[in-house]
Amino acid sequence: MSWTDERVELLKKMWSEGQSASQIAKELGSVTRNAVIGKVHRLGLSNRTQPGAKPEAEPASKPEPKQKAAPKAAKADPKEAPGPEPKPEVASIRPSASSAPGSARRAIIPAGQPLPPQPSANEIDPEALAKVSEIEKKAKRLSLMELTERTCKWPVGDPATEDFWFCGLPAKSGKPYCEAHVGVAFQPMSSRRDRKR
DNA sequence: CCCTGATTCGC
DNA sequence: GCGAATCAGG
Repeated sequence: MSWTDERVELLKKMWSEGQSASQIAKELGSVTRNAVIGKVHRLGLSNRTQPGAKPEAEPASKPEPKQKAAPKAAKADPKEAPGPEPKPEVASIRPSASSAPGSARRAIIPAGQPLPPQPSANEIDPEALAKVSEIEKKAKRLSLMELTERTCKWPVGDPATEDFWFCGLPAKSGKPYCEAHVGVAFQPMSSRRDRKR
């Protein structure tokens, strides 16, 4: 398949959304992340390394036999919140139907019934919990289809809701979850029992 | 090892 | 123009 207008549009959209080249490639299908990156560059997207002029010119007298490595380009990171956390407000890992960037959040409370039976959060290591709520902010928010063998499959939100997604962060070794989620998913019996703190 | 984007260069 | 191979880095 080739770069049809539609495909290019999707590419632009996803790229501007901060999606990774590999994710875009998977979404498009029939292309590798390399293809995506190549296209991105050809389209002039990516880094803004030369707003107007580029005072970097090489006449033509010293080709410099070593033109392999890239000098490392500065990249803009749309996801980076430098602001200090006023209050982590660690609450629950379950009803994580929390902040949905720029979208009106529909507080869809499950009709009547509280929460489905789940591994009691009140017995989980507080630190692990904090880590989870922390990490969910950085989650990739993958859809079911985007999960791979090594992406965290920890579900967040209510499947019946629109804001439901999977963590998607890199999962560790054979496990189905990322570091943080493994922490709350696989609590050693020993630590559950008589923990003091 | 997993991943990311960047660059090169034959096609 | 395209993208695999390769590079550089996290």
